[in-house]
Amino acid sequence: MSATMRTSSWAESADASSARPVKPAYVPPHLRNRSVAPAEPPSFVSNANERGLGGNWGGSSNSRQDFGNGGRQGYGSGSGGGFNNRGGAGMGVGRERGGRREANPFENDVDESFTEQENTGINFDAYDDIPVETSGENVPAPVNTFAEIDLGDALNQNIQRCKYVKPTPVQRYAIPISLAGRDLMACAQTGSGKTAAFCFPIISGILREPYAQRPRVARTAYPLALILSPTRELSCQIHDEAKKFSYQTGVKVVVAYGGAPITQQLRELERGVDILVATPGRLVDLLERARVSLQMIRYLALDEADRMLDMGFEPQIRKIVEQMDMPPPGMRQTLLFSATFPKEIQRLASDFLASYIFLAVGRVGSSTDLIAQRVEYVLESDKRSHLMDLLHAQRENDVNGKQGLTLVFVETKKGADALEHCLCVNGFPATCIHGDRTQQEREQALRSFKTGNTPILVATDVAARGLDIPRVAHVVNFDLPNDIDDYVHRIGRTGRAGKMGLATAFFNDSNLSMAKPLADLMQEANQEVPAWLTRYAARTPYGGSRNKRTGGARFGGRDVRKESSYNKGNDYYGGTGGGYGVPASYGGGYGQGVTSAWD
DNA sequence: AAAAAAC
Repeated sequence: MSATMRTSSWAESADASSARPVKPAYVPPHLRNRSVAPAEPPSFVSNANERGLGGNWGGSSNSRQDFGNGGRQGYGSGSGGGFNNRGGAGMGVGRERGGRREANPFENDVDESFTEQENTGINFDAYDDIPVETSGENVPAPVNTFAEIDLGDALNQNIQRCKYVKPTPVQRYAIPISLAGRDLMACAQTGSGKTAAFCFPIISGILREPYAQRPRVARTAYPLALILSPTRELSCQIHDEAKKFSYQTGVKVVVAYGGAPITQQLRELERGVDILVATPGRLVDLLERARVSLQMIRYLALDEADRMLDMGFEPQIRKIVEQMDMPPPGMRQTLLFSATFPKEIQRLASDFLASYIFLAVGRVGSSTDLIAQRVEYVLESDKRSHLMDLLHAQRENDVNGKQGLTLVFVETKKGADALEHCLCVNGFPATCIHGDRTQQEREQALRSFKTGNTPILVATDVAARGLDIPRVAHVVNFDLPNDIDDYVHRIGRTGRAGKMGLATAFFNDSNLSMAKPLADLMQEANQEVPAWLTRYAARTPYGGSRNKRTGGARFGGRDVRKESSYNKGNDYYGGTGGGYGVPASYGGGYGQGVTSAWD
């Protein structure tokens, strides 16, 4: 049962075959150019380009109809455990149109059985204690099981293949909201099951309305859903997950991001795309080349929106959403995910969303004891040897030769290279990831880390957010970030999905501005705060460099639309208050607007 | 100040 909590863990399908771009599987000559047999999954959602050659669907109206029914069988039968429904997605021949085999996205899933033992003793009910807050008009009720959601057989089977048994909090709320067609502004983090929370309704929605007529414009792809994310690796990860959710549904997922040759991505797009996952820069490029049109978009999801704004993507995002051919709010469904809610994000929400529901979900493990946080005073010159001591001690602790993964964060790209080199020279199997490495190197490094080939990964903040790497046992903040939000994101790479994690930070006099926020955060997470850190914290003026961009906002889990009626005494944005934990008012009988404690 | 992201 522990496995059930590992909501996003299979994202680790990390070995050679998950390298992007995915090569089409080999098709034997006698099967090439074969017309689509009725038993094949009809590409009812296929791109216009391809449909062009599809006039010969022959009995296609039949087969589509059949599929439509098949696809819907599960919808009506929701009450009785959708998991048991067999066959509904009966096109399980594992092929895409044209006889191209649909790669089994599950085949590389790591056998996690050995982790069962590690997990014993963890309080999985932690999931039930996570604070959740919703506001808005007519908020649909949350669900407690997948079975009570009308997702359809095909999707239910994939949920089963993913070994999900119970929806996570963000899924319990976000899925019914999205299925009801509502716009959503959600505060939740990867690792909370967020990706599934927006993918399930999108896939389900596409399956329910299979007859979208898309224009025929040569070489232009018309996706029905667009998912934007800040980093290339995150886009890849979302793509991998979405592939699993949409396996054998006929829904096509394509990923587009920079740093990789565009030609393969163009080819994938020409084969048809329903869900496009992209980083903003590459998408703008594709739009300007008119290789993608957004005019058929029915679903728009923005992941890690605050991160995208931090990275200066606002102009691109606004261009994509407001200045191209995307349908306006109300004509599409928009899901906005962000860890924090500074004013910029709130503006984005009011511009992109229509009559939205606000959802804030506490993070698994942030204020629980899933992540043990330690701070050590380490002089700059001692950091390397100290790190190697830690790694050495850790190696002693490893059981079954299973090396726990260690993620080491540094401040600069140069520093990452240097530290990686130093570790390797000293016999520690390390690799590194940062923005000066080629995309190929980045993906290779990530793979090698995930598979345990090099169980030490030195990283800049490119890896700080969103990446879901299972089995990260230890996060080391070799260089502390200057922003407590970044710290929270970094340590969030461990202690994921109900597992214990360890986070160690090296602190010295160059981190003075972090003393207070760090001490506060640790205290609120019931961590032991070293006396010396408390002294530093007392000495350092509060705030420091914190959160210029947010105007001093800590996690602003507040629906700003309520601002006028709700404005007294709670300075989530004032910064004089209680720092980073659960707002003092939380649990104190205080109701609306108060949400969870993380970020 | 550094990091990320299109060519």
